[in-house]
Amino acid sequence: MKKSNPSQSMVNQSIFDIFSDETISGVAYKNKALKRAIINHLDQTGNTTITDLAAALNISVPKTTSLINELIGDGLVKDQGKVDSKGGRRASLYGLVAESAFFMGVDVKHYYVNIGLLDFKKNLVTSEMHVPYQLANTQESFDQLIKIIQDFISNLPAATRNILAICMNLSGRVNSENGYSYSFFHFHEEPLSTTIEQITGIRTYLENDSRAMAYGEFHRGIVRDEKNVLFVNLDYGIGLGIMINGQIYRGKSGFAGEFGHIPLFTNEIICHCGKKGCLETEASGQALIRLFREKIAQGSSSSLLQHDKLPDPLHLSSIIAATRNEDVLCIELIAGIGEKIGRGISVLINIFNPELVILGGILSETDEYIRLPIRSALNKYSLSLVNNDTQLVMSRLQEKAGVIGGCLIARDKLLSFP
Amino acid sequence: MKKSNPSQSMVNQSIFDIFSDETISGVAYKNKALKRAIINHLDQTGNTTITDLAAALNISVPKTTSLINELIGDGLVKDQGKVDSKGGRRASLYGLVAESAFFMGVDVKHYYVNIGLLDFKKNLVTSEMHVPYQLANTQESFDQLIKIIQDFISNLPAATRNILAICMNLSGRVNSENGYSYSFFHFHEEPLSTTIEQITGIRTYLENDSRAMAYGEFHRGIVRDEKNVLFVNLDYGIGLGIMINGQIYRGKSGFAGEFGHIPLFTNEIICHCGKKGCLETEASGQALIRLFREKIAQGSSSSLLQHDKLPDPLHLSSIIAATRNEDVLCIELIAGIGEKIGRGISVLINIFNPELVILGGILSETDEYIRLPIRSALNKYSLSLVNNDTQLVMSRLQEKAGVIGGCLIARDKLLSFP
DNA sequence: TGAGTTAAATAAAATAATTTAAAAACTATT
DNA sequence: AATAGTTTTTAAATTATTTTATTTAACTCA
Repeated sequence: MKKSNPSQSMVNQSIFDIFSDETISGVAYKNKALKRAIINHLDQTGNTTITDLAAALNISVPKTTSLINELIGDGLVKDQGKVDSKGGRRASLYGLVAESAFFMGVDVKHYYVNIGLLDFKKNLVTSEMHVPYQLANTQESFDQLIKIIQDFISNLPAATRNILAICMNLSGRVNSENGYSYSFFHFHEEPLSTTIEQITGIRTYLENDSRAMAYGEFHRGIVRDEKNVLFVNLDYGIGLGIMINGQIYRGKSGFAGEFGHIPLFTNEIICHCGKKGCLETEASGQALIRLFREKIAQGSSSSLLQHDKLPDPLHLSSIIAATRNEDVLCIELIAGIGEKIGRGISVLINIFNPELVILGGILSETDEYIRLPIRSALNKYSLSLVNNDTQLVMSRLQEKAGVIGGCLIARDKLLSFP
Repeated sequence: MKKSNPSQSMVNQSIFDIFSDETISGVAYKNKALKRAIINHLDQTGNTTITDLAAALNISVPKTTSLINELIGDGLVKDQGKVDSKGGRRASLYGLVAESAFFMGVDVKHYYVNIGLLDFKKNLVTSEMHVPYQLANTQESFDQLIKIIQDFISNLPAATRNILAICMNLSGRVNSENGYSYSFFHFHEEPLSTTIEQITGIRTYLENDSRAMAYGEFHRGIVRDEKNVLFVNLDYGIGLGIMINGQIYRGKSGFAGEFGHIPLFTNEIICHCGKKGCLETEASGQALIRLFREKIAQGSSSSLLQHDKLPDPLHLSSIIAATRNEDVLCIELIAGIGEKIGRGISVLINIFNPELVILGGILSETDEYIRLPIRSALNKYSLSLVNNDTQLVMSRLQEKAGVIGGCLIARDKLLSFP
């Protein structure tokens, strides 16, 4: 798992040193562990004084001072000014150096890519949203994606170009432990992450799109102190990102969260997974488009009709826009879908008793049009004692959840943060 | 959270000292933390040499030696003999002292109580199974339960009587963090655990029955290296114990795992939870009894009929016994129930992608009669890629899962083991 | 059986960390 | 504006821990 980038700066080298897991002798090992703990603590709590750091990590002030000085020498920490005093000498605040490392998130959607860059202090430095792209399981589509990534990097100002890691979010089945993607770009023996690493020269991780969005929302979005959170990604399919005890839950092979394919209905619609009765067959964006077409064929009217014809292809975003413009048919259909999603989520609530359920993904942009039917389905279908515990909220990062989550995963995986 | 038992031995006192979380100064704190780490390590891996311990915990051999000697002085660790040498001086093995502390598990079922005692080394010292008892949500029933506990303790030989903690398993909604039970014995303002503590003088924890069984099965049962495991408790109701990353998952208020009440059917049967369509209405022991009665009323025959009449009350155990004796009606009904449970479990598999699903509880005693229909329902309803990851096995501890799990929870909570 | 080998346990030396004390920097008060 | 009161920072002294070296114990094989 070791990988050093000799071409890169001294700062990077010290990051790799501190976070490598080579076995070294007692004292040196402990110092490295302490440095890691300090970086971790600074990451969690922001700028901190030496006294606080010493108390938090149970090490003495002189020891803390010497470690901090080493980290300053490494270029990873710097003096960030003085604390406001309440009587007594003002303490120096120490914090991470934002520009000492950068991390990249690539959020691959059906018809576009969102791509962004995060610094060491978790600020989103740049992001390019909606870069046109057509996702398909072909070599051409993969090459196109690589080109988008490379263009993004080469357009970056020199100061932000030492990128330590990339995380790419893909829909479908992704094993983020070994870097295999099963639904897309599974062309070689080696894991997809390795292929990308070899092309870009940058350490690469893969993650399922819904999990990455959940992670972003968890760390930089709507979540405050909650530790058990579910993120429901309402898009063409239905995804689920599970955060348990503050960490992503992936299951044995990274296939956890296949919420869209739980057998909740007794219909005859064949899902693209091959089974019948999946939640997705009746409650996804895909289903919404199907239902919409059916209604139109039956003679219903909608603002989306132009000279009695529907745009082709009919994008989900059009239906969402129409809903927000109070198109009656769309509103009705969204309500119907919401009630079914709610029934699905009530299963989750009974099983997880979560603190928070976040509605994200493109369908969540219909806001209350979808939240209210979901909420009332929850009251109908889940145990009230359990349900009362659970808040149902809309995503705060919206379309940026994936990029930010991806960047954070790249960062936290590389630095082996919990 | 501190509680000292002045009446008890010096050994106990040192356990409380080592595991108390009072804030003490640097060196003393670190020594205490190291002692805790040593006990933890000995607990996980069994008897260990000083050299191995030093390597595992990254402390020097002399330091380890002095800590071990302190622990021996505390009566918590002892020399357990020498290791088999492969050339060279034979190392001393050190391990926990089994009789230095005891922990009690009380598994409360509908018509009986199982009760057991575990020593510091996780051996089940004694257990009394099937102590007759009638669970009801009344003060009398509670008093009766307390009497069973007190009788059990007073019948214990003197050497095993210093019990540090009790864990009581109750069905229904239990918050094991604060000790409240909502389904049973919720008579006072204070948590039920406190009430029991005051009566018995022993630190008491509560746990949901299915979770306790899952914990027992996880640590002393069928589970080997798996870390994400689901335990399905098939009894009068359907319970679920969720082990994630080797730890019990309880949800926000301890209500996680309400698997029996997921809305999987569109029937009109009112569940005892007040909702319609719950899994329990068609796939639980309760449902089995109902279906059995219906079949008999419709004229079906069964070996359980005596002079054309059914025993009253008709216990689940009778139906299970009949199934094992190849009663055709019972076998058919179990198969039907199994298929529905399987549909429920396939929801869990899609969501959790677990390594292992364990079937436990009294219904699991029908073995292959229930396992096979469940297995084939899983193939039918869950995604094959995800499903292939998951092993479906029967409980190994069977009826002892609850007691052993309870004892272990008492122990691990008191010692704040992970 | 005893020399040679291996590894654990212990002792001594060296290093490292904590503790205590003192100095420096700042606030509030008289 | 001087000074008492706080709190951080640095320095010195003390205590702890690790390293290294030595001794002890057990095994192997001629």
